[in-house]
Amino acid sequence: MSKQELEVIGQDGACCPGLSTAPLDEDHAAELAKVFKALGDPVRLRLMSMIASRGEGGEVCVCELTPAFDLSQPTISHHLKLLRQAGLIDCERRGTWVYYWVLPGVLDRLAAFLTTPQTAGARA
Amino acid sequence: MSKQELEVIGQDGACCPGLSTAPLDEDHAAELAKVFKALGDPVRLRLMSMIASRGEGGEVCVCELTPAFDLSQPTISHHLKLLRQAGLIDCERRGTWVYYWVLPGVLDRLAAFLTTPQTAGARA
DNA sequence: GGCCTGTATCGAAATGCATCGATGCAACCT
DNA sequence: AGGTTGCATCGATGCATTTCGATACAGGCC
Repeated sequence: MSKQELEVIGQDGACCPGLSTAPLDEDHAAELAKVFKALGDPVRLRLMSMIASRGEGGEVCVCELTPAFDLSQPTISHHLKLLRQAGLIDCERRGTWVYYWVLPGVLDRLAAFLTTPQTAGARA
Repeated sequence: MSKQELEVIGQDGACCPGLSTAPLDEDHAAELAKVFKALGDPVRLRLMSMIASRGEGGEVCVCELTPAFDLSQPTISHHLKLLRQAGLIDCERRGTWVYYWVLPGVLDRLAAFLTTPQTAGARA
């Protein structure tokens, strides 16, 4: 139930050059697009938000996530799977329940990738 | 050919609470998902990167973008339209050619939205 | 005006995705 | 063991998206 994610947004500081640094090559674009695509659905974005709100090291039980939506249980499970395959979250079964958490650092790395080189400073 | 974008990722500093701050409500999630969905395609991500690499105030002519891909001209035009509808870029026709640029601040606002509250520092 | 070039729009075809009910599997309880 | 509950997987269905060729539109040029 673990270790199924990609590792797109490099662990090490300087994997990806940044969106605005230089034109992305096809491979990087394909990998990163998977991550953004995973976030490109309202349900998954809310799931991410619910999980991420618990902070670093925080977890959420699926039994808390599912009833928050007007969707069937299989559908929520499916969205969680996509988030996991995108390398954004991971999960563990503990007894009866399954807990999800945000993989540490992913969101900050994604943010760094989007940030403009000389952030927010000079304008044209 | 302008003014067709959403304005999701608030102009003003504190529109969106941040993904990890509190669970997103349905409306915010829906709006933000559109932006991420726009970035969730390899072609659009490369287009964004090619345009964003020009820096703030920089522009790119469509005539430079289209031949960089193995896709038909209508397809590239379509992807540019989606990026524009997501509020990420805008364009202007000048004479024969059409130029695209990244709307100022969007990428940094998106990054801020993703960034974890006490970035990378304290733990729970 | 008529022609050429650059870009957008218009269907149409193919593929992908969100969603569901049914089912399977894991763990607890009695 | 048998029953119950929580979650994942499967298969089907309807809708959205990607892509194309054909066409329309805008602007420059002769």
